[in-house]
Amino acid sequence: MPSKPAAPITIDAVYAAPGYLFRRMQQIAVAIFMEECKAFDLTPVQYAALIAIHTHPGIDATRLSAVIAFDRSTLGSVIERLQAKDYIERKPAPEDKRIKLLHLTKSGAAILREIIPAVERAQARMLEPLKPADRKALMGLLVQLVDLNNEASRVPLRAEDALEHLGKAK
Amino acid sequence: MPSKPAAPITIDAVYAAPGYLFRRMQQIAVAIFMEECKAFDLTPVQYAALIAIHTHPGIDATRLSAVIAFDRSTLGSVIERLQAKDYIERKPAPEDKRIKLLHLTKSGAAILREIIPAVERAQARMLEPLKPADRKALMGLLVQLVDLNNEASRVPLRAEDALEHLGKAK
DNA sequence: TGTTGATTGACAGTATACTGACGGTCTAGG
DNA sequence: CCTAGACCGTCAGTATACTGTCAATCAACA
Repeated sequence: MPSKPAAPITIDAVYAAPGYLFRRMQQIAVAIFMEECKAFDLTPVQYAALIAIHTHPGIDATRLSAVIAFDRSTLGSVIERLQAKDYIERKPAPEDKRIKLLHLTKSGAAILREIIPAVERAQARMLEPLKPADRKALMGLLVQLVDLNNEASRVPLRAEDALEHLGKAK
Repeated sequence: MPSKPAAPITIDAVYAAPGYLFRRMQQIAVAIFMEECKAFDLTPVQYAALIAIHTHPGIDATRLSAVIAFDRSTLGSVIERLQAKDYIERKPAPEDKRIKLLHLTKSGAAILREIIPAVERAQARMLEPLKPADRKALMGLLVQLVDLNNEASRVPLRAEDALEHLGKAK
């Protein structure tokens, strides 16, 4: 069987490509998030970091990067900015001089409570154009795909890593 | 009817949020693209720009940004890098001194032909973990969603803008 | 115990992205 | 014809991301 003839090289092929659609959808998602949350001066990434620190108080930067699938290099500056806004604090760990433990400040916990409704509005708006059944279908497929492709990215998600820092305390 | 009680604030809510999944999927898509195309020293964005210029020779930067839904500010440096690699050239338009027209060079056309198979492998790999029927379903939903949310991003896609630069020549 | 190897946070360098602004240029209305 | 507004490319500033490297530190094994 002869293989299919090479498709003509045009921009239309790009419009239908998964990679293009993922990039485009991410642009849109960030734009909607920023619009709904513009009163709070928090980016999506900073929000995720705050939530993760709230869920795992005393986590260190490397484990945090695994828990939200961030690049460790990038996370450094994210943490700096959150610290500059007085939403988190870093304390050196007594038993390991390399590590700095992350905790929310009172301001951080407060901003988190306040921003939640805006974030939920944003998340809802991203899917709003679809019919409810389609929203579920899309989310289901995406969860699968992200999970099955986890190892393909530089920073695979390792949600269970967050528990390690508690391991010794137990 | 009382509204649902506020969900506890944890990182698990983030894992299921559309915005998080889109960001994660984009990370994965870029990683796969770069891996398949590492022999070519082209990023996904640069590839899309090359394809668009190939499809619309003599397009200017502003219209190019509309055609691939890029930010105009960002596009400047992308064009510079493509020019530095000798894949495109910029020529001032005779009838409008503001505009610089973009064309592929021979190297640019050549690299485009060569990279296509790698790009197609990358696009296929992104969806590979899903069953074929699910791939179709996901792409269908994504195309819809991106289209319906087009105006939500700073740079909506305006594919038809590309035709304008031909309008006067006709 | 002493050194190798791994880990942690930090940094430099490159590439997208978005906001906002600016001078040069064109165009349409008065 | 001439000026107000639109448009073009560009730039400065901020924020993600990834690659690769480094010194300090820790852990584990010989």
